[in-house]
Amino acid sequence: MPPFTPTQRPPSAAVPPTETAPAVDATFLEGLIGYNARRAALAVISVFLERMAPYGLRVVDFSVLTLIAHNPGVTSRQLSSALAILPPNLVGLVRQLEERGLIEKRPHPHDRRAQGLYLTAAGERLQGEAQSVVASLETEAITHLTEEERRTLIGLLRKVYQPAG
Amino acid sequence: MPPFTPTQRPPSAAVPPTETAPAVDATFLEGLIGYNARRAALAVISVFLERMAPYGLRVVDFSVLTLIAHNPGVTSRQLSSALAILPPNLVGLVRQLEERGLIEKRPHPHDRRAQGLYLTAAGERLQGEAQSVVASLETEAITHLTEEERRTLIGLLRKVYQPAG
DNA sequence: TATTGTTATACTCTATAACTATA
DNA sequence: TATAGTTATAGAGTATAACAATA
Repeated sequence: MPPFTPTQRPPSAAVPPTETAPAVDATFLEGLIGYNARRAALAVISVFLERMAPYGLRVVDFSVLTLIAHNPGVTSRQLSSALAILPPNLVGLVRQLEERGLIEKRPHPHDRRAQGLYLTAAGERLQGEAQSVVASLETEAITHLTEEERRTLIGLLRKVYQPAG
Repeated sequence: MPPFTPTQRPPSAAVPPTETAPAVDATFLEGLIGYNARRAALAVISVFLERMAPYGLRVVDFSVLTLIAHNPGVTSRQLSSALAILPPNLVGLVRQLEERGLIEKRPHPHDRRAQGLYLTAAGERLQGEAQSVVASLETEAITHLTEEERRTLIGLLRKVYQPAG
């Protein structure tokens, strides 16, 4: 399961809207699912970054906080496989959230190698607010779809990456 | 318009299938369009990279070759805005394709600053083969969707990133 | 012997600043 | 003054190897 995160910069200009040059024919690419899926993901994530800026959260940060919120005591190794982030790359991310006082590590009950991750009170507050904003974004600003279209879209996307499921 | 390209490595293990740790509850993330769009794009691109390996093409390379094929004489600046690749990052990419003998630069008819990009004979051969493979991938292996579902999916994705279009 | 978490490190991708030559 | 193409460079993101502690 991949991280919900391509380019994670604060909302910036990124390729300025140079509409000067005449548009090119991109018909073939526009007929590909991967191309459209990526563009849609980038569009959604762009709005996501704007709205999460006040909370100082990138997409990975939100994903990690949300998984911890819904899975108290989850280990770094579990986050790694759940978000397709390699363990070494999770170290700094977790440390930063810890230094911000949003999460804390506690000894794992059965395995002294592992550490359970938990939200602090501040972390729960922040994650809760962020999740509300994201939930409303999903229907409001980002997606110009009816609720039925939204469900259809998610179902079809799942079918693409989970042929069996 | 973004490049059709997240992680562009040759097909590698990427986060080994460590199914050891029990799965975590990712329900909330799984209900988000951006999350699912990204996963679908990654799944499609993963197969894409496998099939394009024989041609030595990454997704960006294919995108550039295809745009040049369908827009002979297109400029680097046009590719930049069409694929959301910043001009400096396009220089090396174009140079490599040129060194491989797949494309060539010719002086622009009206603007002596610009250069028109064209496929060579070898480039046309390669791009043609690659495009065929990609086209068949779209219906066969990757997408376990009916043709109607495929069209619905693309339509809904467009609606997400092109609210007006 | 295998796994958790970690350090160190390298490679790719993406971004900005600044230059040149033309417009 | 603005644009096309380029160089140099910095910063994210992602990858591998190897280690200590524990299983």
